[in-house]
Amino acid sequence: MSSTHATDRRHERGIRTRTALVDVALDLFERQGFDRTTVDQIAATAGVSQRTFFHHFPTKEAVLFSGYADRLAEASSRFRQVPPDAGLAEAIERATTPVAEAIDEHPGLFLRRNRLYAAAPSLRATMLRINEEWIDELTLEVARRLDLDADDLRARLVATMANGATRAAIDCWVAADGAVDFSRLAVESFSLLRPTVDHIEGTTRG
Amino acid sequence: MSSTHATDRRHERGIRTRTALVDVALDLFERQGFDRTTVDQIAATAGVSQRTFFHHFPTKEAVLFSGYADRLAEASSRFRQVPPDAGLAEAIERATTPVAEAIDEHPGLFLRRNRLYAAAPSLRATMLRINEEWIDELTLEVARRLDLDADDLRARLVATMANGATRAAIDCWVAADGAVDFSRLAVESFSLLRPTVDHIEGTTRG
DNA sequence: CAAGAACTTGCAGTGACTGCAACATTCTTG
DNA sequence: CAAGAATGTTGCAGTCACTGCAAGTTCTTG
Repeated sequence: MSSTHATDRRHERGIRTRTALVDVALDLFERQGFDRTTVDQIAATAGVSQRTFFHHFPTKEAVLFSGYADRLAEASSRFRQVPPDAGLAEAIERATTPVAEAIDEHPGLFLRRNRLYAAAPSLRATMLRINEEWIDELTLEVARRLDLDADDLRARLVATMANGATRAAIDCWVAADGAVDFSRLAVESFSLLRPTVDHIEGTTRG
Repeated sequence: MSSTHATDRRHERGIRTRTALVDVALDLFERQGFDRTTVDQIAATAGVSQRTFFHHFPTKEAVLFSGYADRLAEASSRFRQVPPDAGLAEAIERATTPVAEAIDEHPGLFLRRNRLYAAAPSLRATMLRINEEWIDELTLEVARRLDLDADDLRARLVATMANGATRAAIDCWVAADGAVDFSRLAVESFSLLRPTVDHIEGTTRG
């Protein structure tokens, strides 16, 4: 075979380093706080050099967002796959299932990360920025689905609200220390959104 | 008199330095980009030392957000002042008038700043973080008004959507290079929000 | 075994940001 | 008016995030 074997030890080593950095960083951030933890310390604890850290992650924050953008990208992809005869509200709700699934699979990890996002301003800012990039993406998808211009206020509003509903649910879930069922919160959040989503859909097809 | 005269030259000097830094920074960021402009350069161009820059602004980004948080704080304050017999949707719309007024008064400045927010990821992240702090504030106000717990999903959802509607309008306004009437966009945005806001209000009083 | 791919590393440098101590100007008080 | 407090400004030394570059190590492939 030409490219990467499933058992390429070089590649495997990279993966191991990467996950070690993620684990160590999460642990150190929790114990000392994000600001009081240096990249040097993370790298040293993981047994690699500081330069290697920056080979795997562009910034100190990024180590806490591994897989984050991928999950959002999958949400956009699912939105596109919902059949056109389904309602807009349903398409939105189905699109965000990857997020709910990720939380249900690793609630502990999710809770730990989100506590850190809430604690460190720069982490919260990064989290919001990544979400906004996704809003931009989803705006295009919504516009396509409703046959609107890409800069139509309604398309952007729907995308903004879809993201806002998810984040509101997450915030409440984190505030409750993960003690409540996230899926239930998400369902409630989207059902509250529904009147406006349906209304917007009505202004485009009616 | 004891404290500051209206004509305190020391204070006045500080103000002048501060506004000079804001003006110079905006200009340099536009011409060279945010990343390719150093704090040293901003300070030197404004005729002060780098240390003085950091005396006035905690970060390089902050120089582009002078007055931003104040306007949001005023929005929270206005929300609180709307009489209780007014509907929730109306209270939200009235609360955000300071933002609309700020845009109407200095549309050029607002446009320039927002173009920069869109161009530099770290600026966009900071902008979003400041907005989120306001969402937290407004969540408390909404909860108080609807007689809900501070961590009730509905309160947070309303606050998130109020902010989202405003930002969606701003984004569209910036995308149109400020050529459209912002107030009209804002009104449309809030009117689209109304079904959900009314619905949420109904679940608490009905 | 030779060639090359992929992870790792050291080093030198830039730039944001901070704590500290000091200086200059201006306002206040005796 | 003079002593002193207040406030804006500054220089300096230092930490830390982050980058470009060139070289080293380990593993895979022809």
